[in-house]
Amino acid sequence: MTRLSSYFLPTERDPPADAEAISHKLMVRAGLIRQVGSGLWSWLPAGWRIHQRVVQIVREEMNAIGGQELLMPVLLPADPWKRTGRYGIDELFKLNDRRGADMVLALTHEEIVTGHVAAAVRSYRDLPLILYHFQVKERDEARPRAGVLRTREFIMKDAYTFDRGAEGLEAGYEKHMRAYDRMCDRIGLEWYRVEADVGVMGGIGAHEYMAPCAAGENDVVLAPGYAANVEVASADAQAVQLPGGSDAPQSVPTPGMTTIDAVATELALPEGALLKAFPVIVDEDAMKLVVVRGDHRVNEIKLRTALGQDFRAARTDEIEARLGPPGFIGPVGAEMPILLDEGVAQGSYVVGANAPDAHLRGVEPGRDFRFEPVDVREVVAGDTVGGSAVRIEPAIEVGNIFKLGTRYSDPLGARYLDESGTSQLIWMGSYGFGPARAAAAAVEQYADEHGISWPRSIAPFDIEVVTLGKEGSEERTVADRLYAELTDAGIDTLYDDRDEGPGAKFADAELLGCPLRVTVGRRTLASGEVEVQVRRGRESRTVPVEGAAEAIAELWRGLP
RNA sequence: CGGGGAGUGGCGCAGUCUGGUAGCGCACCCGGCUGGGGGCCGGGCGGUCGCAGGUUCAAAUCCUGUCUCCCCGACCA
Repeated sequence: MTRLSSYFLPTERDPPADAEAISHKLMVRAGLIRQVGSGLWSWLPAGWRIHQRVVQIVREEMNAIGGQELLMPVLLPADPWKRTGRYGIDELFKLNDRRGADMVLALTHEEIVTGHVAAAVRSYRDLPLILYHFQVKERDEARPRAGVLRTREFIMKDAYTFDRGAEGLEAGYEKHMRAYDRMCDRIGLEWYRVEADVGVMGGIGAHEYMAPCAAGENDVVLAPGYAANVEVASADAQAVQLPGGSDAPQSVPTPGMTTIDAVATELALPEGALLKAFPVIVDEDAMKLVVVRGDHRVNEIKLRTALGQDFRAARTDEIEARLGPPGFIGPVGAEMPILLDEGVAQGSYVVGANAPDAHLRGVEPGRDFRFEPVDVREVVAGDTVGGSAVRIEPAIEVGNIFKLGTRYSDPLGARYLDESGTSQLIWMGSYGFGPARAAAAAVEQYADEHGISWPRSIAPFDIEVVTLGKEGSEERTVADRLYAELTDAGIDTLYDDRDEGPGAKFADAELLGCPLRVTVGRRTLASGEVEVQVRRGRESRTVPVEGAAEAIAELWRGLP
């Protein structure tokens, strides 16, 4: 029984003053969530129903691939985190219990689940395993933002696979990929599965599930048959008009011109006819020179992957000591490894001369400097993949799947005995999904100027019945009966029985965004009908009062 | 972490520059009208002006400190 007159659904006419994202504004206005602190949110009853519906879909798909649901604590002893090297992570909340023991709040549960498996699994016969739970995650985010899109505390479904080796992991990974495809479809999101960065913690493969929308924090690169996070995306660069070559580099004066723009303008060349040099330091003090086309940008994540290690940008004093004045540096004559981005085609370029106020023109990679080819530039819209131009759009990461390998089983000693009696490391994968983000993404993707428009599968209620009559009126009687019949038919129905004007009721119904709104009012009742509005598109029709519940339920079943 | 902004009733805001009885709209409560797109009239309730200290006869307003929140960027195993 959900009657709006006694339901805790505090709707607001105005969004919070400082809200920017659509989902932030609408979820607050619709009475789904309320803020407690920075990155801390309560889910009010209607909002929690949405969250629970997403959770149930995810649970069903996890169970369908043989996942076994369990529950692990949020408050954890610090020791396993010290063993895996994650105790130093800035986002990790650290605390002490009354005896002074180091404790942490879980960011995820690799350490704990691996500990359980390490303690219990002995034989290859005990594997594979898929374990998962829905549990609160705590992360001391540098900058929470946009309602429930990025919070410090949130519920995540995290699953872990335990296998005998790489092949088993591959199989578990494939299962999750199919399960994730299905759950995203069932939730009703527009989504992409994209190739993802594996991060510095190591890993051997990862995908992210991305829901495109304006409030997204990630950029995805898309072309027919291709989807990747811009952090790892590769594409063919757009061609640039290069000047004719020459036998040898020639110095040209460029006084005070320390930017690509200034030099290109001075020489009347496109920025892409220049090469940009980016000196980096690895292993404390070894300098390498990364070179990309003048109109391209170095993507630091791709560069880290290409280097196979962490790096930092060189300081000014290091650049001056080993190359030349910043703004005039280049690869010619540089006594250090040179990494040349593949976006630089054969041809003749302008580079810094490693001397004050001068550049060199007519420089040809290979002839005038030796290099190692790398792919480190950030893809931009219009680059091509397989001949098709890519587009780049913002997206929310709602899930990720990750091949961990032995990253955790090794430090935590999760081993088994194989058929030959040899001790082997267990191979692991981890698989996250954020129901709150999925809900927010759905809001972002389907909202219109009137409010939210939920996909049928995760709406807080299937149908909202609005009666325009006062207590004791015929409208009220018919609506009461319809409400009961819909509920009996298994439809989750919200009944707006408040003594409000029609405008307020319609506005609130469209703000909340249930897929169907049924209006029982004098106007249609006169001809023995009630009005049914499909929220998405806001088209209305009427159905006879006689048999209305079944007709409405049928209409509902056909909605997206 | 760098930059910018904001804390005044449940929500949205004015008042601060130039110190002098804390206001407006919405919401809420009471009465009445209205009844298909946030309707109308009348009457009400509700605020230690984020917190602490200081200046002053007097502080939302000036000064110092502090806390919190938001936005942009960096970061986000």
